[in-house]
Amino acid sequence: MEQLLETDLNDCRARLIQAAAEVFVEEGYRASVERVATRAGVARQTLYNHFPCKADLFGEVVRQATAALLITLDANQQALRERLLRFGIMYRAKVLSAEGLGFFRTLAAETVRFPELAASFYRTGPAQTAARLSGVLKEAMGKGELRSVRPEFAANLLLSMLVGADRSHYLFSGDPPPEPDPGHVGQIIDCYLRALAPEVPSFPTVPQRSMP
Amino acid sequence: MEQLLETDLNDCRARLIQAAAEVFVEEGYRASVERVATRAGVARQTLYNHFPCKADLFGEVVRQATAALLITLDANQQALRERLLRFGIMYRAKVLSAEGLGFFRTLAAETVRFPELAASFYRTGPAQTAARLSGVLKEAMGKGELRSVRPEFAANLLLSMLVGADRSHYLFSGDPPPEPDPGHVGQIIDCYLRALAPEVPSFPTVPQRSMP
DNA sequence: CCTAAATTAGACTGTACGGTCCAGTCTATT
DNA sequence: AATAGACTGGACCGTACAGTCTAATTTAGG
Repeated sequence: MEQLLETDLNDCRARLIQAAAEVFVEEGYRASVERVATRAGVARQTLYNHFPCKADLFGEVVRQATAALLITLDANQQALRERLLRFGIMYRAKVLSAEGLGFFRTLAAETVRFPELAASFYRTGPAQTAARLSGVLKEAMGKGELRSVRPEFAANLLLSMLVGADRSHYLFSGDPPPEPDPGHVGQIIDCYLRALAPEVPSFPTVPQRSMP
Repeated sequence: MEQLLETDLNDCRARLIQAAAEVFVEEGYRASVERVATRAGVARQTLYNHFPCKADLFGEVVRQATAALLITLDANQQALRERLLRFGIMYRAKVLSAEGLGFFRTLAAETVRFPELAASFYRTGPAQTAARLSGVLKEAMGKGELRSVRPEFAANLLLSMLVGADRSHYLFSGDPPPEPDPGHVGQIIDCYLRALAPEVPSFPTVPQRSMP
């Protein structure tokens, strides 16, 4: 009753990946191939026509999810606080969504079985995000908007502050994922900006071009 | 060759729990009962003499691990920074240890199968730690050592800053768990104290006893 | 309309596992 | 010596699942 028209030529390979993503995120890799096929509205054999084995299907799911996870840090037209705020809101929303949490759960559990897959996810997902953020922060340091510290440390710190303990909370407590709360993110960003405020805040913050 | 003397009357129930903890933390709940028994140096039937089923053994493991996870926030003789530093070092060490990460992985994966167990772990473990920390911070706010904000927010923030992104890093990247690094924790604590510095830092910070 | 490819249902294989059963051994207490 | 309790090893059962095979059916294209 759901997809009769919109599916049409919709390659059932795509349908399979979509279904697998849902099932794996909900139940973990232990979910049976049968369930995936059923969810995709397809016979089990058809699944094996498209993927050589369960593990490969899982790999495809992880690869697609990784790509979808990246967050754009939009152009630096805006003030730093604005920019970080926008980023923080999106980041928190993705990470603390039901899918974000489920994906985290599932992949974390399979780190032992698929170490290379997990590592590749980390490199092209979270590490990538951190790297981009590092760039932005480094720039801000150059302009004297932020204290000069190791940009990686600064990026790590912000990412930690944005989700850290809340992820554990929603992973374990059973509480439903939170509604996005821009005010809360704003509070965090303000704390962050104070934590990394330039050392001499009362003077006009001129970018120091001493010692080249 | 290992335990011949020291075991003696060592109830094999304890050995089983110990073995189960190791195996589950390494391989997740999917590890077979057989493996647990073997690791404990005991027949499978013996395991079932002590525990009615696998799930109950797992529950016992989680309960014991939860208790071992709690961190003491020692008495408030010391300066706030010192106190938070000591706490931070211990907290980071526990959470980012091989066992801490493995336990997190395993339990997170089983949230679906054992929701009540996960929730109870969260309440008596992390939530408990956060609550104690809240108390300490609230006190510090009373003394004017910290900006007055919701103590739960403040506790959350510190816990997040201490491990946040690093947990993901060591969960996924495959890098071995980090050596404890007090200097790094110190940097984090300093950031934290700046983030929550009282609003008027240049004046002698007398506890305001205005508006009762 | 016909053909070739894709899909389907279902039976089947092999394996892994949780849990039970049992017959026998070992140890300690009485 | 007798008894009771815990432990052992191994056989065994039922189930769930990944993956294969096959024969029938559908679908699309010329």
